[in-house]
Amino acid sequence: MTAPLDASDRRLIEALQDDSRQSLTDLAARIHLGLSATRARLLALEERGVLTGYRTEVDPAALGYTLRAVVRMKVHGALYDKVKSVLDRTPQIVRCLRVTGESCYVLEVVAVDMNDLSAITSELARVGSVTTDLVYETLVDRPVPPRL
Amino acid sequence: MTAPLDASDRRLIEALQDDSRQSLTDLAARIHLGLSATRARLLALEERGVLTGYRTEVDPAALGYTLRAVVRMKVHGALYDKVKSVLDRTPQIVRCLRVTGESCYVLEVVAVDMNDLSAITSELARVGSVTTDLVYETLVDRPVPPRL
DNA sequence: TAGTCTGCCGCAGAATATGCGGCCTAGGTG
DNA sequence: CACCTAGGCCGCATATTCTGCGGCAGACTA
Repeated sequence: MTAPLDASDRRLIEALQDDSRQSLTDLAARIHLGLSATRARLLALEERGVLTGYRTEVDPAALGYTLRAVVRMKVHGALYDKVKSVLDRTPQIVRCLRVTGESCYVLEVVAVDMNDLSAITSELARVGSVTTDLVYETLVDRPVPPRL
Repeated sequence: MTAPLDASDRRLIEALQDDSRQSLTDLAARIHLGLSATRARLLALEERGVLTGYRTEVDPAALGYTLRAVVRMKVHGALYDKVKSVLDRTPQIVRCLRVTGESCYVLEVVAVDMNDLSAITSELARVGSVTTDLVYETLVDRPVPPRL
């Protein structure tokens, strides 16, 4: 937060969210700046921690994951280490948020079939009480919008 | 799904999930294949729809979003178009899943402050009954693991 | 054995990125 | 007002990377 983002920064971020693998040259064209200026801004945004990494979107179905589920989990505070341990050794847990309200944790899980899902939720049920909802479809999956 | 993924494909996917902006040359070194073979596999994975895009991770705090929330929403079926309309015009909704169970939709929202959050949830409340949980922290945010 | 297919390597030319010097402008100072 | 400085941009020369081939080796078939 050392300096506010200007319009060029925002355009750059949007361009990268759209396709993070495009060349610096293309990015430069897209934000109407020269190559050097574009690179300087990119490096600065990384340096300042605004850009934290570049990832690939994968189609889970192509990897054999036919199921996705949202799991809510209620845990007695003392078991936090156990929660952490399950999270660490279960790569099918792709997301876990600690939240206010009834359920202490909201997780998102991918699974190859019902057996797989059952195994994961059973493991989770050992550290808390669990509610599982299957995902029919993903309506929205957007990057954080760079407005301010 | 025309062909199963072999070990090199999986390594390539992992490498790209780790840093999608690295050069083909680096990727090739990492998966122990030549440049051309690496490129051919990358193009094939894109072609087959396994790799669906390349995105940038952004720190929401750096963009001024101090709050994140999980919102569950229960809707009467007939309002589906209205739901879609809200999703389309609210960029702060970064994720929306349609699920089984009590709540028809689970959404994830970013907001700059409580007023902002309030405005978004109010909008959502016009199409269904809404439960909002604030996010304390994100414990896990992983790519889908390329095992099968 | 010969034919064909698949997947890999390596190469040469084209495209991109890197590192630096220099220019311009805004803001501060005597 | 003239001068100075700092920040941000451009453009260039060199280094690195990508692209589009051709060719080779192993597996499978007839």
